[in-house]
Amino acid sequence: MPHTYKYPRPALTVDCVVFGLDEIDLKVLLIQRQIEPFIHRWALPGGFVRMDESTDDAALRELEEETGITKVYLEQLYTFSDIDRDPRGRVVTVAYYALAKLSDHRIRAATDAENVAWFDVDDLPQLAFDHHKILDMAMNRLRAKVRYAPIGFELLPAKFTLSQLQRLYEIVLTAKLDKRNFRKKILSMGLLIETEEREAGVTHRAARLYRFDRRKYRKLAKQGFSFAI
Amino acid sequence: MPHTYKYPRPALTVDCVVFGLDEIDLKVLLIQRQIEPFIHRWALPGGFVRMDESTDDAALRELEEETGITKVYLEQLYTFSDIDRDPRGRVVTVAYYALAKLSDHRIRAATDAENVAWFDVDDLPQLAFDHHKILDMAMNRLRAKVRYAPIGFELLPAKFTLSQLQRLYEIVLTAKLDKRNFRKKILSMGLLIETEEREAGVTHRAARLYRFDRRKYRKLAKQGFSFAI
DNA sequence: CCAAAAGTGTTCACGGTACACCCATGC
DNA sequence: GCATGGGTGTACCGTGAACACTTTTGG
Repeated sequence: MPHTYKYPRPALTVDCVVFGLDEIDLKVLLIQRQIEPFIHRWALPGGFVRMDESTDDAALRELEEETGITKVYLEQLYTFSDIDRDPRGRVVTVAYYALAKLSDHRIRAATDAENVAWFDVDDLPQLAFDHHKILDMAMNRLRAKVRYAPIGFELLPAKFTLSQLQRLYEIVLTAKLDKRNFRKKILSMGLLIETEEREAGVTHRAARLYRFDRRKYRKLAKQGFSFAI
Repeated sequence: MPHTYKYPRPALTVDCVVFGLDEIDLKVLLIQRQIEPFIHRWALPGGFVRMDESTDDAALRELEEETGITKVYLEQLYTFSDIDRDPRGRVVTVAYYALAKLSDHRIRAATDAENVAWFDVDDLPQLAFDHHKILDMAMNRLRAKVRYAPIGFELLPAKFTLSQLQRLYEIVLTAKLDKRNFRKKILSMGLLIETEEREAGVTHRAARLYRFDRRKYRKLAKQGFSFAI
């Protein structure tokens, strides 16, 4: 079923940088390609945009198809359009980044990806296409945005300890934070709901669990409040 | 000269939100369409991306062709891909925003635009396509970014007075700023070079002219300094 | 000499930062 | 009882905010 146009058109794809957090470092989800070009190379999940879907929808669809991941925080990152970024010809890609709760997601390989895995962002394999450049920009965006928007919570389970939250910031910002000051600051925003629960299965004093108060954040944000770490 | 592909492809365009500043308000450059769809409606300058150019290049080319503007600060804004955003069919657009020095630019109408004009951002005509949405996002981006990056200078002549600079921030942020505090803050960054010149042609005491020290800013930025108003 | 904008210092409140010890729990 | 992280308070400093008058120049 060929499609013919008066003027040539670039192909349009989406690519997703999916971040996840474990106890010690920041991870990215990659798939191993089983088709040319770059066969067997690791790459960002992504694929062609269909005519009946927005690029947002395409990103969500590809994520689910290739990795099984659904319900993540997803945000458009940047559009990459260098004319030689794909050896197959002219392909423009709209890149997204996503924040996933690692615990939630049993990832799976699927369709045209022969393998899916989480990689430490500081220990990445060679990547296909210009995916290193995309990943780089995603890292910078995450690092910048985590400081002025409450997106870090998207990487944690719904209930978390203050130490987990602090560790998150330390990992993403690659900086050590003072425990007392961190707690003072984050609690003083009034955006954390103290639950009656404690963490389980630890060999020392169990920490209190908190939840992020989205509703309250939205209300405050409307009034000009701005989140900052 | 038809072009045939195995799968259908969206058309790809660029659109530019060009900001300019006069003494009293923030302006946007619009063109009046002389072709369908939305014939005679005002719209953002833009057009189709060619196969041998990146979207950045396309944006610069369209700006020059349609408005005569060259050498502006240009930055990618966002990619808009709603499936019904263009009545002609599936068209995805990569939007840019640009900051122009009003004084520099004798704008001109050209090729497929019958008219080009600057509009006060608070007094816009109806726009074609989803251009209101694009403009809205551009305004928000400008307002946010002007506070943490020295992009305001792109809207001023190379030499400017501190009052001009302050007026710029007051206009973009729609907020009144304290003169003494503003001067203290901006001068304390050490990024302004004091020239020996004064503004000319005023009916009162002439203000000193300053230049922005790009070189020094880049150096400081590398060392982690961050600009903030 | 008058109008118009340029230019200039000080005080105060608050938030950021630095810093060290006791507490609860599981083994 | 000991190891492990949980949890807490205070002092200091620097930055942001509020605020008003004198100076210069052209007409």
